[in-house]
Amino acid sequence: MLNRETKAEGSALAGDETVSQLAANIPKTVSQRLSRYLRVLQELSRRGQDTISSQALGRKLDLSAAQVRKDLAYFGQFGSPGVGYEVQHLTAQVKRILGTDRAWNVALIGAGRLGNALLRYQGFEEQGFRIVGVFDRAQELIGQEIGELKILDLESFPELVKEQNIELAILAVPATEAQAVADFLTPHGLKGILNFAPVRLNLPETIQRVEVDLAVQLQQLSYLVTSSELSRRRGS
Amino acid sequence: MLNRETKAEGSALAGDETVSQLAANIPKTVSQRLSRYLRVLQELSRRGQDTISSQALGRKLDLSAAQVRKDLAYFGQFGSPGVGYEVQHLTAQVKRILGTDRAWNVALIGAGRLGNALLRYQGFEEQGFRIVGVFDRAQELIGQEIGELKILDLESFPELVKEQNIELAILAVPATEAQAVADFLTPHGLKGILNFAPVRLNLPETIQRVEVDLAVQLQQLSYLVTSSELSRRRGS
DNA sequence: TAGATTGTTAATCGATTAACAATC
DNA sequence: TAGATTGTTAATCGATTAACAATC
Repeated sequence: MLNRETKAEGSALAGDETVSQLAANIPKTVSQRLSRYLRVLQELSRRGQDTISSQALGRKLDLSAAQVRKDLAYFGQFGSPGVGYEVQHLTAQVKRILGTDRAWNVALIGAGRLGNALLRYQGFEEQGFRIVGVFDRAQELIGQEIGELKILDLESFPELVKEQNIELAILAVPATEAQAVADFLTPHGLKGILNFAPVRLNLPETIQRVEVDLAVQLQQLSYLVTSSELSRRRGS
Repeated sequence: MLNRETKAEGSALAGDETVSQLAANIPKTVSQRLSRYLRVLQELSRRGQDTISSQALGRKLDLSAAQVRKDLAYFGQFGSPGVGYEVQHLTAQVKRILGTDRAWNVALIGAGRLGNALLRYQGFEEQGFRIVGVFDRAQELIGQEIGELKILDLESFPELVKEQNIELAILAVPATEAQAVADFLTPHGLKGILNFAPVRLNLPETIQRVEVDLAVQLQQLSYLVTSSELSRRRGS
């Protein structure tokens, strides 16, 4: 480490500010890897491992040791030379960076098949995402119970947002309705939408968006299979 | 176009070979955009639009015109100067590149909640992916019907693969079982796995893999919301 | 023909890797 | 102390953008 002092001085890093100060100019590709780091760290933590080196961490994630160190260094100095990274501490840091060091209240919009599956999916709760309301427009669904929750009329969303302190929404409605529903949700203080409908949503700049298109994933697989068959055939 | 002739000569491109010849050295980032191109093109096609320029296509996808042209040029020369790209033709080409110009038979492994939702998800069929078999290990599930299909014992997978010409599998089993199940599927001629379990699968090199971790998507959203709040607070 | 737009090259930008002094 | 491993810099690699001759 050439100049820890100078660096810390230069960019005014100190204590809790470390993460916040830097979070702005992180390459997107790095932030996308953070979740994968977290998954591995949580697994190590469960197994009671105390420390891990950048090399060992990289091996588990198909990344080079250099890349692991570089990625983590964007957010602060979490490791000790000669020792590696303390699993507990690093886990906590990564959670903090991801914003999952606290619980998020989530609304599920759309109580169809996909909505149902997502509601019952264990993985969300485990990572601190609590689905506190399920909304739909279909009159025949409203009032029905799924899991612990009663399906509510989408019209009541604006009230519930504040009452339940909902910050994120999962959109699991048909593609044809997605934009209209998003427009309806948006003005009520929502901060982010996880969109499963195969449409590019038009959202205000202040609202964050992640899009997941399940069919696209199968297409990607089809592409990989097709192109690897082609190159194998050529190679031999 | 400086030297169409030379290029075509140099790399021996001709007719149907165009795509195959090039498919090997495509940047990963380009292939991941192809599905998004396809989605937009299919929409244009439905609306009956004949041609589209790289600029218009880029606008719909948040890409620069230059990038659209560059991406498509990896696979061949699909456009006409002064005119743009013929929607029908380009759609067909992209499908061919993705390998979705034909149907794929898919096995669904895991008939739990997520499996159920995936089975009933319309989007797969629309893009040419037919789920032809559902498998599970839980005795109480075997024999039950979901949709048109009867849940089969995972043990019968090896026979069915050949009988039904199954090439892809969707893995929707608990994380703890995923690797074991994958090991069981793998030796029977499968070509690719779409894995929803939050584990990095260890697979033979010949088998392609796409991993989708739903919890990771919410973490990504959490990160975007958290970091944008921080930078906004600082910015003002 | 004139205007529009392609495919391609070169220039720029960003991300990954290699190397190493500093540190435990 | 000696060996291991960090965080950081510089070098390399890859992807995006800008510019433009060729073409419809």
